[in-house]
Amino acid sequence: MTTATLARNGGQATLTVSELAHRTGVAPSAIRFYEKHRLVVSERTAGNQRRFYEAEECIVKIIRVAQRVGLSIAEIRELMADLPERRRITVDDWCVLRRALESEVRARLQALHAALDDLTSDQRLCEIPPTTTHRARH
Amino acid sequence: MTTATLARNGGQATLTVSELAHRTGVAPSAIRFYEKHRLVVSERTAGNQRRFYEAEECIVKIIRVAQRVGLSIAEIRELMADLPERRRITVDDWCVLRRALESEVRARLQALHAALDDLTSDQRLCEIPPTTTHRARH
DNA sequence: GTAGGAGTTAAACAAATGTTGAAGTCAAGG
DNA sequence: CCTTGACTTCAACATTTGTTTAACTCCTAC
Repeated sequence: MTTATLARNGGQATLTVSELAHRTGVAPSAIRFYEKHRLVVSERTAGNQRRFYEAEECIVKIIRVAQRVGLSIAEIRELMADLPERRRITVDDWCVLRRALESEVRARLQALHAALDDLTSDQRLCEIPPTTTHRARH
Repeated sequence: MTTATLARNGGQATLTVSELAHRTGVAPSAIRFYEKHRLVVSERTAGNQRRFYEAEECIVKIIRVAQRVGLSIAEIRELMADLPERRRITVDDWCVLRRALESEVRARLQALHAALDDLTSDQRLCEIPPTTTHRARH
């Protein structure tokens, strides 16, 4: 019934902000920014330092992909709203996110192609008016 | 040898900023912004008012599509740098732009899919570690 | 115990893409 | 002539997505 999680450190939050930054190629300031906006989650040490779960590496990478798709921070937060607790995330959860992103890409791509079609099919815009000739007059 | 242009007003610039705004669904302030950044071009009346060529309607629509593709103002300016004078624009020119945009979309889409593939194939990230089980334990 | 390196917060700054507002100009109608 | 509506410019403001900086804390090593 249970689904295995992806923990590698006994499920403890062990990554520092700079470790996570290095793994993801994202600046620490950006990671703190994402945390402030509740895209990223961390525990705190006794000395008030952040410690991230391993899963956060994938979270951050997904954030960057989602941004390239065109999602805002708020939309990415929505996208991830249904994730379970960090220690309980499984491969299935990543796959769900991936499918959601792919579906978003497809939708945007379709809208984009429709817009491009409009551009070149709109009579008043880009078609040759009836009386003029295109590539005429050898 | 020559290619017919798309002029409808004797090739004169006749559109006011609010007419162009209405035709394109873009705010006048945005159109002035685009002009300041040399994406959009206009003539001036004796009284210093802008007058746009018909072609500008398509230009503005292309700008909006290009933004959705993810191009910045500077990149869009580059994209349009090779256009001829406004009065000499032909259907061919729109088609060239369209193909350039489509090609850009394809490139970005491919990079995006590669990134998504990375996400779910990266061993350290999203694969189940060898010792744990996925959806096991009936 | 003290010096260094890494972390912390809050606030200021930055770049991109516009929007809004104030103050002025112009042309048309009454 | 005078009002009205659409235009002009310029500057200030707004939003998003971060980065930079200053002042402070914490842990480790000497």
